[in-house]
Amino acid sequence: MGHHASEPGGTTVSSTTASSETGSSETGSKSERAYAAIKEKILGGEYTPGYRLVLAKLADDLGFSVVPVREAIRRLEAESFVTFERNVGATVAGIDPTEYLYTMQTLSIVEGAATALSAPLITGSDIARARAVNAAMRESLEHFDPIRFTALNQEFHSVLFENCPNPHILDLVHRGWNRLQALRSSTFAYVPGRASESVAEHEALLKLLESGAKADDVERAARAHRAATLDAYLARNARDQPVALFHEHAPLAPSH
Amino acid sequence: MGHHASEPGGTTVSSTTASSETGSSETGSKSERAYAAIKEKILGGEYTPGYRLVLAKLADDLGFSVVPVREAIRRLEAESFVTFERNVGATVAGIDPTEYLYTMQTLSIVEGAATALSAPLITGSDIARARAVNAAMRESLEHFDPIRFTALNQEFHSVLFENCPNPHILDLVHRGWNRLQALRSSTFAYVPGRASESVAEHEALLKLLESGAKADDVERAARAHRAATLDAYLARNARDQPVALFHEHAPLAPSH
DNA sequence: GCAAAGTTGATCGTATACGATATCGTACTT
DNA sequence: AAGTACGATATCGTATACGATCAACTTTGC
Repeated sequence: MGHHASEPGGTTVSSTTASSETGSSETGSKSERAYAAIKEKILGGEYTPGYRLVLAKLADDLGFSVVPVREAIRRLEAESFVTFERNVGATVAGIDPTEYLYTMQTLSIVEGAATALSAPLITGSDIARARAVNAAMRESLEHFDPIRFTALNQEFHSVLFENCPNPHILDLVHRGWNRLQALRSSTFAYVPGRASESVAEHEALLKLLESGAKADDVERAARAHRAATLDAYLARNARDQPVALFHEHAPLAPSH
Repeated sequence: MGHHASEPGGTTVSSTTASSETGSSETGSKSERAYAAIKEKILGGEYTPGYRLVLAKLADDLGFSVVPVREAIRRLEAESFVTFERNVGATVAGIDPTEYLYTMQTLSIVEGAATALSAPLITGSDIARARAVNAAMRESLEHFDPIRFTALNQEFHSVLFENCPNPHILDLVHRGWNRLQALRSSTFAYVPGRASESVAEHEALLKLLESGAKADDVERAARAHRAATLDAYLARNARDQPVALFHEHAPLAPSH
């Protein structure tokens, strides 16, 4: 599936149109292509966190001058894919493990909201599609492939929130997923035990949607679902993590 | 008060540190200064929505070349302060009235969450400060000055959400407020009747916080507070607005 | 032998220059 | 008279060039 690439030419809203291709083809300005290319390499794991992005080298590899590359870096910076230090340069971000926590928590909130807003617009065929994806996930539990499972997981959730009528919120959700993708810990490889629970919760979510549940309840459920994954991660890596920062993981989760 | 200027040198997270100065002084690179200067003029209303931002002219006014200005524009674009079209140029964003709706709705969600997460960390003196600000708001109801009232309003809410331990969420809140500030409809001038209600709700919010309410309830209240402002706006300008897009304004508002 | 200052190399920041593209006005055609 | 084609102008996009800054290394003085 596409990467939900952020498009610069977007309308008034910050974009992230689902313009599919982050492909390096010959679309748009060099500035854009540089952006797409670098981003792809980050998401693809070719540039791992901490990797030093030298303007001249990037420009050289891509075959054009540094100016477009600089602009690309600026954008990546604004989307926090890279860190930038004056007169020093850019490095791939996402080293910090707490990043994962922050991102997941943020995503739990915005995705919950997006799903709730999207709910009334979800059609029967959407549900069917989601259910099919979830079935594929269930199957893949046998010969567990974390990468594939994670990809399917994203596809499943996309169906649920993609109808969100508020483009801002949708954009935030896309950014969140993007960020996770670059964070390698996002993989279910890090919380294997969570996979089957996840599938079960997905079905519950679908039932909830089919029943025409109130937006309120949908939001709670969606948020809780993600918060549960976060909790699973925390339980597994429970050590010196600054968990203390989080007095409540999901303030709106079923509060029992 | 500061503008919550976005700092580029920010850590892994997308920044928007409260680095005070959006000042045009001689801080940082020209790229930064250009960013700050242009942003200030947009927020200050000097560049109104639709205004065409010509690179050469901006560079000329600022006294340096177009390259840093281009980068500044890129950043402003990423934060959706300006729209950009290839080979055409940049214009100040925010013309679309639905933008206001989207922004307010998004803010209701992220600010609600931020306030809830912030709640356990709010000290007695914070509350006192917020109450003082609210008192000032109450007074200013007499000789109603929408600008001042709006500024105080922001200050009030800042106290409540600024302790949010998740920098991502905090950043989203800042962006939301920033965006509103550039949207001129953000002023209470557009919903004068709402002002006194707002003050009352503020006091209720403070009482809730003092009582050590559950995060869940705090989030509801904060979100509902903002949603109410949005509703007031909609009620006032209820016409051909695409209100239909919003099947629920605030899915998590007190549902009884 | 160690610390502080000087030096070198790599990389970034900005300016200038030129080619590419879109928009607008004008002239020509039907 | 209306529409289309063409050309001029404004503006953007990218390349190249050079000065500025930081980091690491070497040298010098104690």
